[in-house]
Amino acid sequence: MNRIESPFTPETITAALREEGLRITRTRRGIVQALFDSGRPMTLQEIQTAASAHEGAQPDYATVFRMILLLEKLHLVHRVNLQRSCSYYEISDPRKHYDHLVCRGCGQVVLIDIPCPIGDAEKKIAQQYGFRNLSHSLEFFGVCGACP
Amino acid sequence: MNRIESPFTPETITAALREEGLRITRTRRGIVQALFDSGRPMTLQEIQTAASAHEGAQPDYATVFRMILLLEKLHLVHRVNLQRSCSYYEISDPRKHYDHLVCRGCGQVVLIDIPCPIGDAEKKIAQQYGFRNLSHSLEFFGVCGACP
DNA sequence: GTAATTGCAAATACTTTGCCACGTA
DNA sequence: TACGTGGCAAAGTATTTGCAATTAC
Repeated sequence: MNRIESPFTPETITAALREEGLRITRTRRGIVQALFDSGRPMTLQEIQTAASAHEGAQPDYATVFRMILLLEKLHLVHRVNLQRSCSYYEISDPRKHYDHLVCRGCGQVVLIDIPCPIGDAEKKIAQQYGFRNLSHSLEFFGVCGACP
Repeated sequence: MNRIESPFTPETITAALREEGLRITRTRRGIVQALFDSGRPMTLQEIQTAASAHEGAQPDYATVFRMILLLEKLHLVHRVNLQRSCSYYEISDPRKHYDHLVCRGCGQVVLIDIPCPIGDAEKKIAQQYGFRNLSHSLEFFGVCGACP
């Protein structure tokens, strides 16, 4: 291997957009920056609020919605299932793996950074059920040390 | 061990309701039967429609909603995350484990019956992050043999 | 200048609640 | 009979779309 691993930054996103012939706007930079800053799954509302911190005016909710849709399509953002009433989104480095641990008490979300326990189970399942291109969504729920 | 494993049937549900001092109605029987018949996660609408096949008149959507809420509270039904715009529910035998495989093409949902690959990862995570009472939600997504 | 992007507002979809009539125990 | 349950209708919340004004390139 030994290839150079370029870091995954806001610039990675803007570069990807440019490659698609899309435009880089003040609003889009704000949204992307908000996602990187937080480092945890966010609702569209949270993204909207946080984006304004960077680029002045708060973007419209519909704009955030469409931007996230776009980033999802490009696999630069993915949805996280937190079993809540609305969707959460998070930056998605295609080379990384994202599993979460959620506290049922305070709601805090921790990104788990141990090696994913699914790895080859995925291969077995693909074989056994005749599926291909497998991916998965894995979330743990529990009660954190600070909660009763 | 060697204890007798009673089967998990519609009667298991009605018995549980009775124990809670709740009433067994024609509508409730229809809903429970619909869940057992389908054997896969269903939307509230699907449950509503299917329930009418058993007990004549189609129950009200709100009634289905409240019944599912009730069964969820009693841990006899659980929600499944299929990454769609509405919730799916499925019968939940407390002694069984439910992981799913979803086709990104046709949407079919397969219940995976291999031993759950998470088992002790859960214990490690609990220890490492100081969480307790861990549970998890695991769904696989892929393309089935019949889809392009 | 041209076409992509944005904000605004309205439409849609799904979920949830209130209330009174009804049916089970 | 008494109280849990069901149907109806409306409210609540999140998501999605249409369109004209704006802005990046």
